[in-house]
Amino acid sequence: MSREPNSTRDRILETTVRLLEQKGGRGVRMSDIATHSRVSRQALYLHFASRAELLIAATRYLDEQLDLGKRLHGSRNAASGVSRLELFIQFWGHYIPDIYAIVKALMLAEASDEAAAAAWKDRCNAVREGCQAAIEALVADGMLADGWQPQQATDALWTQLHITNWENLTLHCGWSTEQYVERMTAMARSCFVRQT
Amino acid sequence: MSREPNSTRDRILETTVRLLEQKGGRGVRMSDIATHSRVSRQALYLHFASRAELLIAATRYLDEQLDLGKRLHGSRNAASGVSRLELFIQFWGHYIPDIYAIVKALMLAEASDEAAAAAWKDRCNAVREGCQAAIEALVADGMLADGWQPQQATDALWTQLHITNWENLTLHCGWSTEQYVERMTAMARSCFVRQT
DNA sequence: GTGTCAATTGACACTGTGTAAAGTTAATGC
DNA sequence: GCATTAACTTTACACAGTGTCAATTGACAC
Repeated sequence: MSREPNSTRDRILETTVRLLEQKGGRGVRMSDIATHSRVSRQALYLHFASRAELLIAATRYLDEQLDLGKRLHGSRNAASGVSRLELFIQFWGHYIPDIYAIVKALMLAEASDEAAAAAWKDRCNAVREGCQAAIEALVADGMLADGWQPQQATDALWTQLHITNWENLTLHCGWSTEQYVERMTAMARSCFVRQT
Repeated sequence: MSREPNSTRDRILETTVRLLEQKGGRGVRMSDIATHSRVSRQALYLHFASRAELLIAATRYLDEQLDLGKRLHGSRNAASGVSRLELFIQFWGHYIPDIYAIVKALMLAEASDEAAAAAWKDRCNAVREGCQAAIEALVADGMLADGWQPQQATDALWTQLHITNWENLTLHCGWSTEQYVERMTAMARSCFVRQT
């Protein structure tokens, strides 16, 4: 899995992630990344076409480091629709804190950068697929609450789990990760699971 | 209420709002606003200290134009906690589309601008107060669902009603304003109102 | 007239991204 | 030993968009 920072490229990616985490995803310039990677600013452009490309590569790099696939395993193999929903929220609630800084940088870049916007949209759509799978597992069990079409329930769950909401609840309102997971799970159950 | 654009200042504000609405809150430069106000770019700085100041003034201007206070009247005078919650969501769901573009510009400016960030935070806190009042009206009726403290319920409702969620559900998922209001109301009821 | 207020004109500073060109260093091949 | 190549450095510059500064104009007031 190429864990050692064998190449300059990897060193840059590592520095990028570290710097973004230190600064909460804000105000990290190309020149900062270059300096801390002990490389000239221009060298960055030998490895990445633009700031957006670098950010995108950094998110991928981090996903690998954090073993995204493995972390998703639990929810994918859930025994019931309800537990799939719960396990997905649990996975996600614990994953966000690890990726927040770098993803925040991507969100901020979205404002001014075409490529970053596309990458960000992509990432969001990946989360949407997780939500869709969870809702469809509910449907399969006949446990989707009345009044919801699968698609609209997916829209709603996906929106609820959006990173900006996590940001608001934890960073602004002071919820802990555990509280976030617990309360989001409770809300999702209230909204989407048929009450027996 | 000084409805006529008596001054250059008002003309600038009007142009700002119009331009932002046309462009969805994105990519409107000071020079664009100046040109369309038929004024020099530098004249803008005679009336507003910075881009952020101009955006902030524009949101206030728009709130006045839209008679924010009057629109809030219904929910403030609701007969019960549940209806207060419902009327607040209804008000908000119909208000967002009118302010979205300009508020989006403020959100985007937040990324790079200290003053815009503060103004944006302020605005969000105003919405929070509305949410808090609705939750407290529920509490007063003994109708807040089990498992919630008023403060955490306020956090959750406030987050749910955040503009980025409206953006996601309407602009990306294609929900209509009516659908947004109806479904958000249903979700809020599921989550926060004690089931009888 | 004189003062002053609103606005204009043109020039310029600053920040950060991205580009371009020429030079250095070290490893590889023959 | 020598040429080639790749990775990287240094220096310089272009470009956008915001914000600043100074000198000027026109209109109105007293």
